[in-house]
Amino acid sequence: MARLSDIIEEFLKSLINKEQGAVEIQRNELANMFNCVPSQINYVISTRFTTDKGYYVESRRGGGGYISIKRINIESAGDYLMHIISSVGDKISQHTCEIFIKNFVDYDIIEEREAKLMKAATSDKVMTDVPLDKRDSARATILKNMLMSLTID
Amino acid sequence: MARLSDIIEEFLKSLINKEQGAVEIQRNELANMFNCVPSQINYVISTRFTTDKGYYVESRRGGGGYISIKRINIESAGDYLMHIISSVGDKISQHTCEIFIKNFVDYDIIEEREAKLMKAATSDKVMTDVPLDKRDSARATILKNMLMSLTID
DNA sequence: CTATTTGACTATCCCTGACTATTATAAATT
DNA sequence: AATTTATAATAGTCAGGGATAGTCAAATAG
Repeated sequence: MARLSDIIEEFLKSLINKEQGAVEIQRNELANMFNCVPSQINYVISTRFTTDKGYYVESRRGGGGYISIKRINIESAGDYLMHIISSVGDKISQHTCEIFIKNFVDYDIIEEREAKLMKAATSDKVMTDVPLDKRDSARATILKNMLMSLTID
Repeated sequence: MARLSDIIEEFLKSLINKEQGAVEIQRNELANMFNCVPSQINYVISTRFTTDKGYYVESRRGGGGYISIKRINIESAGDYLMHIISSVGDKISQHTCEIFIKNFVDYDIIEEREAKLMKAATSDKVMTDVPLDKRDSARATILKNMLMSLTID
């Protein structure tokens, strides 16, 4: 018996296909459709529509709130970028990260200014609120999310 | 999904563009136009046309009252960035952050792609390694550091 | 053990309306 | 004519309600 989360995952994926790569849903509505608690939708999204798997998720609360899921555009992504995203791993040091970013510029994946932004966002300087043992992990998350954002639209 | 406040915001912004940076409206008239209570106009203005976001608002009550909204005149992008950097507090929510970033695009301070990077780097999605009570603080740090990086040649 | 499911609690956003504050103008008073 | 008072026409404030989504940890399933 397929678990409910798998069913919801399939439903969303086929919806994304039908809608050319992007859907906007309402959490409660979807939960209602599948007779589950709303937070299960969060579970499905956080386990199956992650950055690593090629999805970009945004949401908003309050009246008219929504959750939007976008699939990255493989065409515009470029093999190198996709390769990087999948090869960055769960952790990355500041130094390694800077080397990556420099390479992106060399390969004309990003502009100089974009490189500045990326370095600024992944610098140890901004990690003061992150526990020491999680900084390389946080850095990898930020780096990958930034790269992923460039592959959309 | 179409939040009325967003629609009113867009309406005002396009009006401001058309009128070269300044508009004068009447609260009741505008409220009437959008079938909402007058105080919603205050809500829109106080959440979207603040000083920090580059707008200057004046008003007058009584007969012939009005609300005037002016876009701040920016001499240089650098000045504006410095202004923003110093006005972003120690904490910032994801949504407020997105509004800031949207404004940078409106003001031609940054490109669309740069906006994507900044949003990606300050999204709640990347804060999983940051303790909950420190996420807004971490976000503010990242945002300011990115902005700072743009002011340097 | 790991993955899933659940639900109680929290956070955020928008919209509303009752009440308040201010201003201009007309009317009344001096 | 000047001043004061009353009235109408605005705009501002704030707390509350409804509509969403997020988080986390306990319970359950596989």
